[in-house]
Amino acid sequence: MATAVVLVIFTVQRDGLSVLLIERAADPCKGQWALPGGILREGESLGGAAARKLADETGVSDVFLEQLFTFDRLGDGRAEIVVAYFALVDVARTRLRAELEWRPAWHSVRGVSSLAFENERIIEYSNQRLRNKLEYTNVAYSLLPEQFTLTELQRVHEAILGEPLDKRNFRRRVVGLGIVRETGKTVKYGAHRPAMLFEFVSRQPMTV
Amino acid sequence: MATAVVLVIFTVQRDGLSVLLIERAADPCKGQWALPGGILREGESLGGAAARKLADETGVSDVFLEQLFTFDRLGDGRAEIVVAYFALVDVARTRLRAELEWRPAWHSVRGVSSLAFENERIIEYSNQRLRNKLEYTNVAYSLLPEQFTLTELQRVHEAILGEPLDKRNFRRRVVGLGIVRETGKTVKYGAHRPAMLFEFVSRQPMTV
DNA sequence: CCAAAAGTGTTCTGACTACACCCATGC
DNA sequence: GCATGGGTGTAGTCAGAACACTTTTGG
Repeated sequence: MATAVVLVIFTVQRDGLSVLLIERAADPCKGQWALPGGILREGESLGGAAARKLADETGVSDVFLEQLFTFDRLGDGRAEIVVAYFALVDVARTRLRAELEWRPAWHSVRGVSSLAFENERIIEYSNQRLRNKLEYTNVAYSLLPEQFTLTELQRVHEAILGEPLDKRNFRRRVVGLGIVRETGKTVKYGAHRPAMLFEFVSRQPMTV
Repeated sequence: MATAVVLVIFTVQRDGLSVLLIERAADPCKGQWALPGGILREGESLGGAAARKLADETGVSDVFLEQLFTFDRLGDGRAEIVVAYFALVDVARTRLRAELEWRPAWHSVRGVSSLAFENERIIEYSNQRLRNKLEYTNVAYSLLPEQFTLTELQRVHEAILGEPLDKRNFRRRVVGLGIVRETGKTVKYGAHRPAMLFEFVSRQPMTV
């Protein structure tokens, strides 16, 4: 019996929130989809194991990664204690592993079901925490480049919340709460008026 | 190396929030105050271990008890993973253990310092979560009897938040949010006008 | 008659919602 | 000239904060 970590890795694709799942190559639950995870190595910290596993699966580090909850006995038989983490990554910067017996793949969050080990509940809980933190923190920082337009940020929020937002109210909130600020620079995308670039006030996870 | 639980057990005494600490009888940190905790037994669940430890220390069960956070390597040398829980108990119903080498005692939350194993940080975090949950849930249910007056509930809130509250605003909030409701009965305490008795809408932990 | 606690309403402010039009650009 | 997306202001509603007096009762 050992301790394990399990990861809920979210990304935003074509305006939809997706989560990374792997197809289990081994029993139990062989062939079913499940959240990626792994056993804690000797001398490794929890956060370290989560970050290592995240880098293994997606190739990224330095993104939003936070402890979610600790479960017992939903492991794969090898783990007694499972510490769940959730992360947000920019899909454009990830490189999924392409092993034959391990196929990781993005799955839309709406529509996951019949996963191994009650993993739906973990995803649902994680999604709720994400939605909550979106309202008052900078969690989205790891989904966007250094600078971005407000519209880009709004698309990300809409994808995560699953509902359209009002442009003016959105701007007031994220600027008013001090989540983002204007950079003074503008950018032009194709046939449009130049748009103001914004940046996150901090690219570190906010401590509430 | 094993998994352990550690407990932040709060109570309210004379209008102050207190936490239960034990004086360590064994190295490391012998003689220092620390949060009570224990090693997970074979086949025991996390929540089960927390509830057992809580009953060991205070004699109570069926109170608010919730998982807080999971730490690594702040154990006492025997534990690698430490899952922290926090609880709220009615001091009037507790019976502390009175062992020579183990003296548990209530300590006012304002004024704890130099505890073993960074335990202050756990207490601080726990206190913050408690204050947050107080605003929109029924966490206080395990500090009060079945029925109580609004003033009694308000005293509890004030003790936990550490600041006085307005009577009228307080009533509007707890009634308006559906945390408590009138029972229709009244009670008289000494030389006072009879007071309406209230009860919690539910005495189970609210799931947000 | 005095001390102690219970009960009750109104006003102000700040946050959030809903909502519609004009502007700059590239084609 | 038109399609695309960027940018902006106002009115309404609701929750929370501040605030003072009257009532009942026991001693």
